[in-house]
Amino acid sequence: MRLTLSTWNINSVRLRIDLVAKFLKAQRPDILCLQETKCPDDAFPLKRFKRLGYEHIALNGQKGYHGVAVVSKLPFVATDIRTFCDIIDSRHISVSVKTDENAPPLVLHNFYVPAGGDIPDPEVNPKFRHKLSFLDEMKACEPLHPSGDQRHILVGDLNVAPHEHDVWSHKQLLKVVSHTPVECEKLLAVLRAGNWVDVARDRIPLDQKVYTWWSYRAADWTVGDRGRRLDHIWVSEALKNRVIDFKILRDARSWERPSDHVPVTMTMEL
DNA sequence: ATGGTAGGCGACCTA
Repeated sequence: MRLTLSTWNINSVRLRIDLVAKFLKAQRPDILCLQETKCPDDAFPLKRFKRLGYEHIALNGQKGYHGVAVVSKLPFVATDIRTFCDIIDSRHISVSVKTDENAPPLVLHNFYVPAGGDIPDPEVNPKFRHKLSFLDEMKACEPLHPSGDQRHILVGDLNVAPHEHDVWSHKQLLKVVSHTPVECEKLLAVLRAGNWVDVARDRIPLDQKVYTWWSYRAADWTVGDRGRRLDHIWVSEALKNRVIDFKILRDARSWERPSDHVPVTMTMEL
């Protein structure tokens, strides 16, 4: 079977529900992972998703900030929520999806890693300290260490652009939170600890620029193309050779009242 | 070198 999966930091699912509908109608992914839904679970626009054919929905939302969700055409056989750094703040949800009778379910983790504030010094900035601790906990988290034959996927807004060409200017962003050496190294340590494959970088050479986010703080986001690759799709070794397509929907940054992040989509032949 | 925008919520917080 063919399975298409998207991840998108939507920056308020209620405000942008029409953009989500537009995306789902055009791309029809089987599963969409959202971050920054900014929506308590009892206010999530369930009916709209169900009408669009996404009847299976797993939520971890809270009032005002953060929030993750998975909406799916395929049913879940399990869902789970983990907390990190002893803070209950809606940054993770995982679901298991049955794809066929004979194989064990696919396990999918959806993350919203702390952005980390402005000052890249854990001593003076508690938000950056939180981000680094969060990444350390992800590295040590046993469920994020799939064994060789397990079919696991990790997606989300990881808020780190780890490689030189994951940002518009490596040199100018070395002291900017999202691309400092300490957090890049910690994110790559999470990747290595779980033996994950970074799908974007498995398919696009390291010397090519790749972005999924462009700041709102520019009159015109296209000027100078000052983007960063903050949104990621990782797969376990068992799925690496199943990936048949990978796309970043850059156009979505030009839609009316856009999110500052664009959808990232992977297709697999299972 | 600096400040720029956006969203939620109800006075500033987060990104």
